[in-house]
Amino acid sequence: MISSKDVAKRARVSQPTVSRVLNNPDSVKAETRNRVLEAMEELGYYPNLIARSLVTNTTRTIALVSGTLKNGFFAETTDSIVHSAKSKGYKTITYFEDEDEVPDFFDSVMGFKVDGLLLSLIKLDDPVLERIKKTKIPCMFFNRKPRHGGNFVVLDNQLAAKMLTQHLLELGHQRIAYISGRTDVSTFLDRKLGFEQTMAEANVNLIPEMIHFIGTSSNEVEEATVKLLAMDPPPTAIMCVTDTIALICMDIIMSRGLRVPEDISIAGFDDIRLSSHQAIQLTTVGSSDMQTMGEIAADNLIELIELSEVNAEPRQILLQPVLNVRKTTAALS
Amino acid sequence: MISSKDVAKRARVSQPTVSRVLNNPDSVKAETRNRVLEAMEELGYYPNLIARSLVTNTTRTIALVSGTLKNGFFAETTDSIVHSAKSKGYKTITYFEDEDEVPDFFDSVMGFKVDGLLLSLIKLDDPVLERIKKTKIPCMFFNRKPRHGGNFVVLDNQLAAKMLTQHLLELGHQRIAYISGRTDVSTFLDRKLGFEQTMAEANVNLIPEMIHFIGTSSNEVEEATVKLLAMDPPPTAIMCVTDTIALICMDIIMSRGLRVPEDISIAGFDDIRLSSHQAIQLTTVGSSDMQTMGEIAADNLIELIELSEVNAEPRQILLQPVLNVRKTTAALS
DNA sequence: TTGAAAGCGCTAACAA
DNA sequence: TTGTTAGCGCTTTCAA
Repeated sequence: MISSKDVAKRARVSQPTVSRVLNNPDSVKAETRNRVLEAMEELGYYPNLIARSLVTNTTRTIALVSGTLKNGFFAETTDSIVHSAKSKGYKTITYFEDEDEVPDFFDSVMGFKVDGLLLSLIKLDDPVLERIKKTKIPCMFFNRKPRHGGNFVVLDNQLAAKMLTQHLLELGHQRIAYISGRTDVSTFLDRKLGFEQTMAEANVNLIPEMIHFIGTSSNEVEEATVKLLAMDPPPTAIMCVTDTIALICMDIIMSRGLRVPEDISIAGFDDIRLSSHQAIQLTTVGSSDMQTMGEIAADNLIELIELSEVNAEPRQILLQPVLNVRKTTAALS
Repeated sequence: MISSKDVAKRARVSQPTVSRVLNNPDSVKAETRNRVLEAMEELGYYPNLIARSLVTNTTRTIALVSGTLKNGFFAETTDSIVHSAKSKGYKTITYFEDEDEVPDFFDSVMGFKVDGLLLSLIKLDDPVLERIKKTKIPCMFFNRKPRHGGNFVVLDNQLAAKMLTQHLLELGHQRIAYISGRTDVSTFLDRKLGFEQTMAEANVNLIPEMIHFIGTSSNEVEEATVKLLAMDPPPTAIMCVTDTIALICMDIIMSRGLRVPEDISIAGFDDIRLSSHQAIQLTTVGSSDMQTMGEIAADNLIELIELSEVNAEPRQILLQPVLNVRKTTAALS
């Protein structure tokens, strides 16, 4: 392997001078600098970032702990996060954990001395939160937030759920089913609160058998959907707590020969790109900034890293929801 | 930061003994070992992987250079790659480059001393290929391959294109349009060859204005589709070189009030998960192993890393295509 | 503007 | 079974 020592020898300078050319070129006389640069070129030298990190205690790397890419939402956020990070000179180490896996990114993250942590997959009272806090590594949550404190960017989920529920109520739906992930997660809890509150305000009774809090795997969604369809009478509308769930739900309904929205209305959350496809046209509530939630998260994290104000105000960003009424919801005839 | 020195002091042993407990526990007397483990626990010690890497010259990290996650295909492969790698104890650094960007992962990869390289985004005669070869870093290509040599896993693209073209011909289509990425990429070149050859064998003339080789951004796909629809007469079928392109194409066609497949048939390649959705039902040719292409790539790369047979046979894996006839293609009436 | 020397936290060789 | 010593390739003082 070519090291700075080799370059130094060839350029007839000391090894630290090579380092200076890299990190503080102005402190080296132009003539010397050119000789060093030439030597680097000739030898095909690449500075060893590992060695540099050991000294500087920074890696210019962030760790992204995201939900699975099977969920289009996380594909979109991951894409924008990796891009944003890269444009600011940071590499991204990615972990895509399944919901109910115990996330074991921690040791790896700790040992690797990443400069920052971008987390989606946390529960409201996740035990990992305490461990993270102890590390003092700058950390930003996106899409989900811890019960108390933290830096985060999330949709105003309670309001979003209100808007969507209101929409269904206005269409005349009363037998509204609800398929959600478990409410030990802020996103799902807040959406549930918004839903329940709006239903209560409208004096519409919830039908307990129509409310499902399940894992987000397609199997579990399928199971819940099948149960709903088997009810007599079945729901006239199903509110799904993410677009990805809504799509699975829709798939199953259609595969049984039922029509959306003629036989049953479907609505989702997040407004992922796919939802606006002509063949899908899913009614959903997202944010005009949803595409850029990842970007916001990454940008803020990197600011936190570089400012390193220990006692800075927590960054808590709430995105405004936007209701997109498309073709999977219809008035009750 | 807690270092092995601190642990050593607390456990009243020398620092290398701490290291031994980590790397070769059997070589340490049980009693001593326990004392060390206890000290680690009490201090909340995590070994510094950066320092370890500097010595061992391995990082247990692979770099994944993938196409954008906007393409569902890459979302699926990325998911399986990151999972496979993790299950074998490797971290993944991800780069999602856009097609026509000059990929600048190279410096970062070189400096970081990743143990292996998983590449999708390469052209047939990509100049980066030579640079990679020089580094001696184990490398595996997936989905695309270089013109000569290399380790790769790809679909048998030429055969896949034949099967799909044959399908359209059997339905009676003759005015078949073709939307493809540029053919400086093996995947697109091979699919083109299969298409052209099958058309020639069937004595069906290609209509040059119906053949588009463009970038894969949705803008360019839109532009090409619009041009096709404006033709008189328009094509009766459009073959798109990826499912992602087919979906964009379908979106535009439908947004103009045309019906798929009644007015125009659409077919794609890859069989991404979305294609089998009831609301989409895209006819496409993929592989039963397409979901696991990423897995195959990751597993083989890690074998290459760990065997480190310098002169091993190149691993060149061709996946068998499977035609999935769904509902976006129909017989010409 | 440059060089000499020290040290980041670890592993690896050797000696005891 | 354990300790001593050296060194991975850098950056960072401090002197010259």
